[in-house]
Amino acid sequence: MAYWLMKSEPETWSWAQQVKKGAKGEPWSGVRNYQARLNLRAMKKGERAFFYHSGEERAIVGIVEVIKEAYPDHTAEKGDWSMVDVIAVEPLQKPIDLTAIKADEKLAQMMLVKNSRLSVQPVTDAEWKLVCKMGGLKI
DNA sequence: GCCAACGTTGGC
DNA sequence: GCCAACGTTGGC
Repeated sequence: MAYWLMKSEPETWSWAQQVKKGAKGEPWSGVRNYQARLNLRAMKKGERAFFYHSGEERAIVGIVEVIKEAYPDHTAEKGDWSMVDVIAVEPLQKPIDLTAIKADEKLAQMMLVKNSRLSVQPVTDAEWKLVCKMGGLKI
């Protein structure tokens, strides 16, 4: 069971909008980067990802779950791109911002810090657990 | 608003 | 196939 992190500018697609979609979920479209595409295609139904707000906020705000595995991104005008569908699972009781992540030596190794431009990235089990704990969630 | 990091493009 | 130039992203 792998864990992931997906980034979005709140102005483009926010956690609040994701929550509003409820059980229907929403396609995670618009990824135009090969490494991110590789990660999208590796995602399995039922796997979970942190929802990260980039830009002004810079914080992990919630958890989403994959309900549909990679399929063609119809918003792509050309090229072979993929997207998955995700649903909001729950918010972090306390959002974990980038400053807090960088301040923790165990989290400072996260892809989020190492390669901040990658929009879909893997998260290790240890990182997942720690962020959940810091965010006030069980497991 | 600036700048660093990264990815892509295009000339050679 | 290499590398410079350019564009984009995202943190500060």
